[in-house]
Amino acid sequence: MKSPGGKSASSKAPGSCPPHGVLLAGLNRAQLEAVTTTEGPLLVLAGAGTGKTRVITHRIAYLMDKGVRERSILAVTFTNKAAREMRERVRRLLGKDASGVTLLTFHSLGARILRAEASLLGYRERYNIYDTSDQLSLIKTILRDIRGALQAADARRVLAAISRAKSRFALPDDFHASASDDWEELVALVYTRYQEELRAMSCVDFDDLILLPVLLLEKEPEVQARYRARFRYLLVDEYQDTNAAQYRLLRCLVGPERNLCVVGDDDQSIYGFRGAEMDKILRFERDFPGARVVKLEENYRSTSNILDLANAVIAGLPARHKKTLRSTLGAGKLVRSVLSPDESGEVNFILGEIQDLLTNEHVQSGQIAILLRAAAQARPFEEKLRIRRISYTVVGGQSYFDRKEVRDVLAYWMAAANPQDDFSLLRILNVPRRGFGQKSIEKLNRLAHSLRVPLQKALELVAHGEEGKTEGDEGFSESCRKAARHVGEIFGRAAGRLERREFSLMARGLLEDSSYREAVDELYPDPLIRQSRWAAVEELHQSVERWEKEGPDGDFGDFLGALSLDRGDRDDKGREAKEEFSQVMLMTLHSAKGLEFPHVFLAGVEEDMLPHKRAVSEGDSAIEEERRLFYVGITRAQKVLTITHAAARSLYGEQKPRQPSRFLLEVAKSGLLVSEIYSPKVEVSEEDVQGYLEQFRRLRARTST
DNA sequence: CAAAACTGCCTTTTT
DNA sequence: GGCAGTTTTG
Repeated sequence: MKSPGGKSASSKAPGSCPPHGVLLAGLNRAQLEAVTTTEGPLLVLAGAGTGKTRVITHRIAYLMDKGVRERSILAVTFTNKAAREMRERVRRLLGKDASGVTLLTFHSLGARILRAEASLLGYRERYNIYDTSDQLSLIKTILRDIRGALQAADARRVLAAISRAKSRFALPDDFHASASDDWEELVALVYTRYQEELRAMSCVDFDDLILLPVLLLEKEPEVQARYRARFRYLLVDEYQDTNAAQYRLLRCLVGPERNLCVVGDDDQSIYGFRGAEMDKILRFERDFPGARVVKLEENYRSTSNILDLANAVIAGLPARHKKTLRSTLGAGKLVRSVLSPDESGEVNFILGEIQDLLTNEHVQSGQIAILLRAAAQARPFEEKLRIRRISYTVVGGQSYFDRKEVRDVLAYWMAAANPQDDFSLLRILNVPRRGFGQKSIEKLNRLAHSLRVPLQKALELVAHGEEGKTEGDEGFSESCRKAARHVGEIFGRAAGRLERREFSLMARGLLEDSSYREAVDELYPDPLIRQSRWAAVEELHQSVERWEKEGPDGDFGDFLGALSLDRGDRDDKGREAKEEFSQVMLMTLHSAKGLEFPHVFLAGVEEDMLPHKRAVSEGDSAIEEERRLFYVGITRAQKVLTITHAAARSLYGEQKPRQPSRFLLEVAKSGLLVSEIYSPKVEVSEEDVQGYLEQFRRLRARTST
């Protein structure tokens, strides 16, 4: 396909570097092809460490250099981190900001479309975004309502089912129609109610951010045409992670020119649990006939010993685009696998190694990462890192946004930003205690329902004794009216401040007026704990202030939306940048995707952990995903990779024997890694030693056949 | 109405 | 071994 601009790369083979010399210099042949094939559908299969980000950023720069207008370019990533990094790299490449390029995550894109077109969907443009724990409590409430009782586990399962339905694009009615048993009936019922409540409160969840824009674009051809006319060049990063709804959004946006470039690696598809369908990447050529395919296989990241192991781990996967990573670096050190007697042995071993790297090898702490299957595994490492005074950062894990105080404060803010958000208001209605009882809250709810007004409105009516007569319910107590007046005043003042765009004043004022701070202080008598609790809230305040200083054109809802869509945003930006180089990184395999470190420790590589127990119970395709996860972990390492596992580990408070991961045993035969045993210099009982040796013998026996 | 005891459930992974 | 949700008690 020839590019319309005409002047572009006479696609001569490698080494040729005509007009766009600076931009194209240093790209290998495959990368060059990926960058300069600007017209028509293009699939770039980018193995780990093959310069994927480089291709995307150069491609954006190349398009601009060719004269494509910035606003015609849309680049979509999965994480904000990736989006930020790309923007920065494009900036460095061009020597100027490409601020006209739309470069964001799928969810932010959806949020933006939704905001712009909300009225067409019957939503208000002011909507709150519910995160997983908001969703969960809403579902619990609904379950409680329809069943009387509930189990916590049920709510999670229901939420998972609803979310899966949404990402598969099954609407409540579809879901209901196809429900084939009691469980699905229940889910359908909850799903319907859930969606109704969200809409009534002008709230959306993460899935809606994709789903609703698609509904809109498919229903309104002229809106679709508008977007298609605007975005003429589309780029999608991590294409293997696209779910059905996101795919459909893409299809809405791709115009007749089909200038769609997707970049991904089926071997790194690790988000199936979230509805990602990696067959999309396998099927691309069928979806977009005539698509060009470029494979990037030259790896600039890892030594060949590491890559050989990585290749061996995924070689046996049934459905994949075949790729073999070739290292451009030397052989390097052999990968080690180290068995420790127990969990604390494993931690001690890794920290001992790290200490050695830091003091004897003069490695920077930021060059080292400990990768884990689950966020919970980080804890023992954290404790001992602290004891040894090694600075570290834990990436991922949503603990911050799960703190009670953070949730409370956000609920206050969400209720202020969107007066229809009854659910957020309900959360803090009696926090701190101000005289509402269970009963009066229920009455308020009933009143709001029967009058079909938001809870905030009902509260106002009760405050002034204007609620009128309702059947059955006797009136509201004086203490309840008083409390209602109080809450009414608080939010009334907040609304005024929002009106005047006094955002941070509103944010702080709301907590002052409500005496929330005093309540928190009272709850934590220990000053140290109190301080750390409040520090989390302070962080929130600071992000409001930071946002306000940037002179935003949006309203407070935009701030809250950005916060839900980008949880890393709350971090002090300076701190983040500085510390990344001076801290040992502790993170899950999922959050490590896309990153690289000279020294990597892959910990807890045991059956039931990697592959995870749940994946094992779910069957083959889940286990394949775990295998890819292992692959992702291995390919993070640049120079030295150490895989560790323990012979026993305490789980649920009990010491349990552990087996090495099947993936580890599989490659142990290959000679691609050396197996070692760590003998901690601590007292162990004879029994422990026996058990330990037994484990070792078994490992040996199984690996040597 | 709130604190204290008590139960049962866990534990993937993230926008 | 820890949390969250529930029941019991003061």
